[in-house]
Amino acid sequence: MVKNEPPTTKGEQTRTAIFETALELFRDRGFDNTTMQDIAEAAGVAKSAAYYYFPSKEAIVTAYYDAIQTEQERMCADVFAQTRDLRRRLESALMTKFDLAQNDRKLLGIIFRYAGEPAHPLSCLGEATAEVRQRAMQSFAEALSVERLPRDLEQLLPLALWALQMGLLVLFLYDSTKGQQRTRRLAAGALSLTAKLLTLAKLPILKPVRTRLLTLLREADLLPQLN
Amino acid sequence: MVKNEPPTTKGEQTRTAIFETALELFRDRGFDNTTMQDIAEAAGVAKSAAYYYFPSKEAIVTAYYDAIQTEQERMCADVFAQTRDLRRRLESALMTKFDLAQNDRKLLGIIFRYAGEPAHPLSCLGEATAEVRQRAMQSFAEALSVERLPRDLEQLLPLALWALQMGLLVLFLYDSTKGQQRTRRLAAGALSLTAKLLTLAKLPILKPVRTRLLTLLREADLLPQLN
DNA sequence: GTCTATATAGCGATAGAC
DNA sequence: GTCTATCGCTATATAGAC
Repeated sequence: MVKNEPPTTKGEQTRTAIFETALELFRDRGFDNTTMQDIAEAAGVAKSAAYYYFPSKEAIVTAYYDAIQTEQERMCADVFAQTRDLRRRLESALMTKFDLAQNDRKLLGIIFRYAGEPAHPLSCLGEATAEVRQRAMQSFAEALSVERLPRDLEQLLPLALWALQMGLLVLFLYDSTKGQQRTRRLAAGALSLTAKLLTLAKLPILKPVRTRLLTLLREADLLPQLN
Repeated sequence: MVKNEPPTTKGEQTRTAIFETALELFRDRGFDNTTMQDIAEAAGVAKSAAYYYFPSKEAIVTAYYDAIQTEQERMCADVFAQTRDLRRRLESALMTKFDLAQNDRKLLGIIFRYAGEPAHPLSCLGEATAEVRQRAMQSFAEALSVERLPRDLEQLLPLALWALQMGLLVLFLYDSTKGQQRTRRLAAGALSLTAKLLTLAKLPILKPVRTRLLTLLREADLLPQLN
């Protein structure tokens, strides 16, 4: 199988054109004020061509979120290669996404539209988006890989940090402070607290709490079962 | 001002008719498969009458969520009057909503549609829905009122429990176990853990963590400022 | 596989009746 | 304040061209 074909087929080019054009229009006049017709016209294709590549307007935003995740992975890889400092690695995995989405906060909110509808293909928590979720958790796992952790925490932390990231992302969208400093400070503080809790988790008094938490999450199928 | 007018004006009656009819249709054939036209027809009014009372289909679901919150407050009031047992009071404030929404999980997911859009009037986290959020937190505050708590925890806990409830509500929607037992067990376990943490929070080693957490949340404007 | 032309159905706005 | 009749616009499904 030849890998070095021309990197972009005709279809890829059209898809990219529609994608880029759509983002421009969304930024320019907002998501709701842009129609598929507008996008198709601006991209020089028929409306149905746009629907051929993206089943809905929302799907374009989901694709954009995927692109951000991919870009973040690239940036994290750089950081991970440069430093074994846990804090800097975690910051990179947690917060780079905010830098990337800084100017597209309105747009990004769209990915939550179907969050409450498990069966919807664009649900940011559904089956169809499991892969991008896995990748985000994988970033946290890699950030943590410099630390020698007990197996249970090794399983728990990527999930917990991913959940933290999603929660912070929502706050980020609602944060009207300059540069979303409020959310950024909260994220930094949350990481400090996490580090502190990790050291405390070793204390004998806290061991039962930790065990109970893990058992609870396992029973709720939020963590992989034991064996 | 006379309070004992006929309890329902003509408008109220029409509104209720539209509301009830809409819920029936949603349950029967799903939210997306029901049009405003369908609702209006079934309720015996013109489509624009439906739009007069509810600016959109989603607004009907938001009204339904409000109704659930109101009903929960009624049920909590009963429990609060009956018992001073903290655990039972908290369970009531946390989980009654699940009982009420048990058969309308698909429907309830709709309230999250605009969660990522701060300016949207139907955003479940936005300005326009602040009142129902306050009421939910108030339920937790009342449940806790049997306990003598330090001021900082008294501020923190209603918010934390509300956030827990929202998170569990999402899990509830995704939970395909019978009677959503998985989520219910998780909720019960989370309450146990909370109780455990409350006793541990008094330990001297944990005091700084607690203070840092509270400062962090205050700085992020998620809790009322000090004085 | 890539894309177009056409058709349908629903949303939601408007003007205005009562 | 309550409600109706009507209309334009948009999403998106479908058949089929290349």
